Amino acid sequence: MEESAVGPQSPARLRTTPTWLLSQAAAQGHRLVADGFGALGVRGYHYRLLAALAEVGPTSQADLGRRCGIDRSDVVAALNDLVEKGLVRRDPDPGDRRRNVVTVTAAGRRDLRRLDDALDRAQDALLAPLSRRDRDQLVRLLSTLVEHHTAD
Amino acid sequence: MEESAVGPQSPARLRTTPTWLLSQAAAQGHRLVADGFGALGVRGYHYRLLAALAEVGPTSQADLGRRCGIDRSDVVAALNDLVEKGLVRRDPDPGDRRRNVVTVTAAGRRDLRRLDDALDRAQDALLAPLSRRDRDQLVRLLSTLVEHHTAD
DNA sequence: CGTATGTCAGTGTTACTGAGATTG
DNA sequence: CCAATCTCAGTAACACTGACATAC
Repeated sequence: MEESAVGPQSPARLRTTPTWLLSQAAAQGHRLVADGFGALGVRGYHYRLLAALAEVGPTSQADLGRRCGIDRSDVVAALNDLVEKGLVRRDPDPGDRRRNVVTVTAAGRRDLRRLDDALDRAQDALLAPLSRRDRDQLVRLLSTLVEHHTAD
Repeated sequence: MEESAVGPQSPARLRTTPTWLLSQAAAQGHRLVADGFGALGVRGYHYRLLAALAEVGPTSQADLGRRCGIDRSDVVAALNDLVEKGLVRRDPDPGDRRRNVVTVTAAGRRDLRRLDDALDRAQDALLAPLSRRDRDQLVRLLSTLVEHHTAD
């Protein structure tokens, strides 16, 4: 009557369901990334914003939200954290007084380098069971999906 | 000075980062599934539990949690909902008084069929941009990942 | 005694909704 | 007038933690 301790065996229905597999794989990725980011007290939203800012330079909050796939209201909260930690600056835009101009600070750039390292390690840990070719395949397939569904 | 309305262009760093792509694709999948499930007032946790129960028959809450990748405490809450809706029954296990035996009802089986249909439609919508071959590839790669990381 | 189970209360992250005030 | 921006308050889903009482 005792259950075998063979480990978790998900229902057959789910084992081949893409949305289920995606959510499980994404959850595992999130765990690994959070482990790497946790030491710096940073979440995924913070990293996305820092990475976008470092790449495109100072820009508005609305633009950041669009680039990072983060809702405007969530951008506000995440930027509050980053400003408080001195990783970005938020100044009113003189050319459009509705907007703020957000800028990465030197400290932000320094933390971003560390976060990039942590992120790289998380990718390796996640993709450990896949060959180089399979990793490229996976990125290609996921990119196709994401692009298709963000094409609005 | 106006930003181009070309649409969201994620940072280059993120566009090829598996964990980012996974989270975006999973989020899209979740939106599609939630749309299909919403009409029946059911969430992902509820479906997982119903599907596992219909497949393995009556079993304990702890076993359900392991099979579905849901924490014990969350199983309790989700089963409360299902019991209240009459989709499952929860009886004390006479053979092990620590346990409950959870059973799907006829209504639960009926709803599960509808949920399966909704789920199928969500998969098709999500995978629309991929060929049959690419879909199989994706499932294979994701399965490898998930299996590897649940092997504990 | 240690372990498994069910339950409860609480937290964190991501994602979303609706509203308001300001400015273009 | 309409549209965009920033902000705030609140919600939902998923995932996780710690604790407790009970039973094996």
